[in-house]
Amino acid sequence: MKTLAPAQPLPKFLQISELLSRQIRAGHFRTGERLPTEAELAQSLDVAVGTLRKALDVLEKQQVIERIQGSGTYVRSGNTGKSIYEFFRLELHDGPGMPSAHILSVDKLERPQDVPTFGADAKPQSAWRVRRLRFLNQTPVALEEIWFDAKHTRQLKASQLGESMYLFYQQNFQLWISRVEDHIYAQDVPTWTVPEFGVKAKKTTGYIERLSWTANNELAEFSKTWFDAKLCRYSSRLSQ
Amino acid sequence: MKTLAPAQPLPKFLQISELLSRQIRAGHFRTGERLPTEAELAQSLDVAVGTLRKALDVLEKQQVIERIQGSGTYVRSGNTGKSIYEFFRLELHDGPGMPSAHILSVDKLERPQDVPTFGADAKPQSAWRVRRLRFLNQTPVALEEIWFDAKHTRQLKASQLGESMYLFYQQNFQLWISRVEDHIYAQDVPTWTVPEFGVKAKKTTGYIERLSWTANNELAEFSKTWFDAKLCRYSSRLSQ
DNA sequence: AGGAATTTGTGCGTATGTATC
DNA sequence: AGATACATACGCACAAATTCC
Repeated sequence: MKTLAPAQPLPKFLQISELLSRQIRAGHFRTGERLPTEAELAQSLDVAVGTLRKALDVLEKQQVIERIQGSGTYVRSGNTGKSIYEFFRLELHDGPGMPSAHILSVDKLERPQDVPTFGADAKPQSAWRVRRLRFLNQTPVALEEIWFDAKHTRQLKASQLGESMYLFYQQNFQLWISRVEDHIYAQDVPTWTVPEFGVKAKKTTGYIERLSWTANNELAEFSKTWFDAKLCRYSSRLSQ
Repeated sequence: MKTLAPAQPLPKFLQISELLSRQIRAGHFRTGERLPTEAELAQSLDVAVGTLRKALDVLEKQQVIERIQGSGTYVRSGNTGKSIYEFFRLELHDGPGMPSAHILSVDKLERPQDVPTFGADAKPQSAWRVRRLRFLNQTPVALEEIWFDAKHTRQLKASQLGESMYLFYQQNFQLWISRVEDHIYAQDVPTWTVPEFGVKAKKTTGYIERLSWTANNELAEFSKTWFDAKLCRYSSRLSQ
């Protein structure tokens, strides 16, 4: 068993590339449109030009943008870049925002009946349950409960998880989520609240159940998300 | 017709990556071996660390090396990185060296009988002939005569050609040489010499005829190379 | 076990070159 | 020809991971 990577906030250049990626996918910048200049972007995002250029390098390699010397940086058509937040479909009402996460708890439990079986075997399984508070631009917008097969690791602590579960799976379990299926309902937060962040059950809560598969059609993750519909909404355009 | 890109010496970070690539392919660094540290490499190659890291970025993307934070930079097995000088098989007797080129002449001529036909049609063609003096580590080691179909461009001046013909083809003709066939003989330089560089016909001259194909099996280039066997040799290991 | 040294990763700022408009 | 914008290059500081003692 490979040792688990410790917690790591995303490096700034990846935060920037993800933010821009989400903004592009959300339509803030349209196909063919020229982005602000590197100097402007760097200043408005409060990073050095070199850091911004590293972020643009990522997007260029993902064929999300095209850079033309002397002219500008342009949005390419058919954006299918593999972003870490490719499947994160909550957005603020005034724009996509930048996702982040705060881990509330990590527990190994017997898989409850409402959590589907992972992989092929249908027998009872133990599974990891990770509860997180999700933010968009520092605003708490959702509560999340994530389940995945306990077979992947014997130990797991909150300190080992980073900002992105999908990135964590990739780096530690060598599995990459390539397809998800969402079911959205209206439902209150059932029992748990996070007073420290001013989060509690609200009548305006939306509820998402998600099944996440790997490329070989193995169900790798099951999650429930309760989001505050006053603050954000579910938008499928973010992962077209 | 797209306008031809002007001459451009290879950017320093590409020079470095090519040099290291050649050294690795030549066996100067073996599989699994750790390269000198970034600081050492940068100092010995007389570039800034940032520039060296950009070169290593290229090799890492080509899967030629693997970098492990805190440990070092290691040569990966099965090096098949697509290097600009992937098919440049001359090396100094004491190591691969870094290739460069000096253009002697550029002419559009009727294709001579000893130059094979390009593409499918067997009729007489006009073709570009580029003569170059080739260097390894600033030492003139070979004379080169390159022929390619004149259909690709109406005009061509020496100032538009850079250090690498293959890179030039790629950037201007959208064609990439993916396969070559070499025939090597012992033969004197026939008529032309370059006194300004102290190059002249020598009894020790080796002679190479090369056919270069694209991925769709179209003959794209024919070249003759006379090299000074006292200074360098032909080595197939450089492109395994 | 743990701390120091080593080595790569991230980030900043600046200067200069080169292509485009 | 001048202004704009991306590309290259340099150098530095600190963080994070590894290695070694």
